[in-house]
Amino acid sequence: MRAAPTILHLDMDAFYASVEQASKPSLRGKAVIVGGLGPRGVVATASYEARRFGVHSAMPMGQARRLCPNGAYLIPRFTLYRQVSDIVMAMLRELSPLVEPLSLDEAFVDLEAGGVAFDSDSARATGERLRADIRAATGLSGSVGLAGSKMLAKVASEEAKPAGLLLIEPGTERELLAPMSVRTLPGVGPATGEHLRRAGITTVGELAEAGEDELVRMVGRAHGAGLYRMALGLDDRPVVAERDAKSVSVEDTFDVDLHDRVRIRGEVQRLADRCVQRLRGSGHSGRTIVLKVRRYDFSTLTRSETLRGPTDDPAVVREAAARLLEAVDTTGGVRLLGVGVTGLADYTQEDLFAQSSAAEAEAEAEHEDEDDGAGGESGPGGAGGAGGGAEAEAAGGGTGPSEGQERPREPQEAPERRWTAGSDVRHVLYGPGWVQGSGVGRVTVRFERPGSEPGRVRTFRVDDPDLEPSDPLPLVGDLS
DNA sequence: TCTGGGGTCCTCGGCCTA
DNA sequence: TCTGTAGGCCGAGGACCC
Repeated sequence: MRAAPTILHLDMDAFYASVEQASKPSLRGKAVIVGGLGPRGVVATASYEARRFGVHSAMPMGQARRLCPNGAYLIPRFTLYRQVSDIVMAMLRELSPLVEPLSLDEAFVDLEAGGVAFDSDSARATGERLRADIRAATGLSGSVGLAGSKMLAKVASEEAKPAGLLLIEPGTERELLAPMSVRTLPGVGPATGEHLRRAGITTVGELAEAGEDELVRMVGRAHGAGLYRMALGLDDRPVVAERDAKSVSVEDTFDVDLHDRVRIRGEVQRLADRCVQRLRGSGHSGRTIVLKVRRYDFSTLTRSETLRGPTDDPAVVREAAARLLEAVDTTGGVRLLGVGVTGLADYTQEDLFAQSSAAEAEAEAEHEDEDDGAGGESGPGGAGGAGGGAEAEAAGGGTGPSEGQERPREPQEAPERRWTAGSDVRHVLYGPGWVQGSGVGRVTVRFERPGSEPGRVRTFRVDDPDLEPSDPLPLVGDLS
């Protein structure tokens, strides 16, 4: 077991919501909920102010609105979150070459490998400095856990939240863990937690007492053995800087269940194209194509097919996905479709057998006909936005239930500008601001910027030529 | 008006092969 | 040649995480 508490776990506090509050001064101290705004959206992150109303991650948006009707409801702005995350991750990499990001707002750092900490005192000092540096660079707060292993460091940062630091001294692990709920341990979710509860095990201490054999009998070999070790505070997983992706997938939940088989086929083709785009973007090809279908009753099934070689050919993936769909009964309706590729390779093997019959036919046809070529990308013509027809309405009111349009994915004649709640804009006269809400031909904008005083609200026609979408401003510095 | 999106890992049964 | 077995691959599903 590692002695010195030199594994650091950083967890940014209510990350998406905090970024929104930092970039929109009028939302500071207010309940902010970030997530999908469509009828089937869920909460991605809620600010601590919103959590006081009982709102939490993964909660259906409708329920959140009932609990917190006056909150600001915003769609996620991943580009901005990624920018902020890059800043934070770069700071971690200054501490050590061994940084393992878990998501945009979380990472492990092996401080010993970076030579910046070797005992409790130096680790604590490094953690405190890091928290201060992050605040100075981004204006945001993060919680830091320090311990001798990844599992304990994560438990520590969770205990330290919000905006704190906790170091678990070597030798105190078991005592600290014993009274905690089994749900504290990574890998124990609702199902395993309930399973253990029925066996009378609710705390980590009881888990340790149960013994390895009993746990293996209850939850399986790998999980049982792992749980037992964690209950003893043992975890020797190293911090791994580079991790290869194992799969790439895309999925869409539809505002209204799809019944029409032709439409379903079309959506699957569209998803296959998007999946291949992502696959190519990551420099991979893959061998196994996976189709995911969630039916009207929320039952989910997956069907997969393994090709003879890896591919990143959109036609091959489309065809495989279409074949898989043929084997699925969709009567009753589907609420979600997904297409994924696993068995990734970082090269494309030209396997004749993996070529699509369409591609072959196309190749043959080329002899006689030669204009339109290009085959592949007869894509869905953008539409991208998928999971949220993006109703606009944020902050304050909670009014305007102009929801539930039947999701116009069809081509629209006059491409009307959409102003999504929370998105950045710039007005020729008033400068930078963000969309607070829109509807009935009007868009309401609050003019403020990171670091400014809460700004004024003005309303414009949705087609006002002086109003333009813009990029997010940096959270700190540059107030020009 | 329940329940997103993008992942990882594990288990289990069926099938094939050595 | 037949049988039993072990191991690997594949497909499906469940659980979990952020």
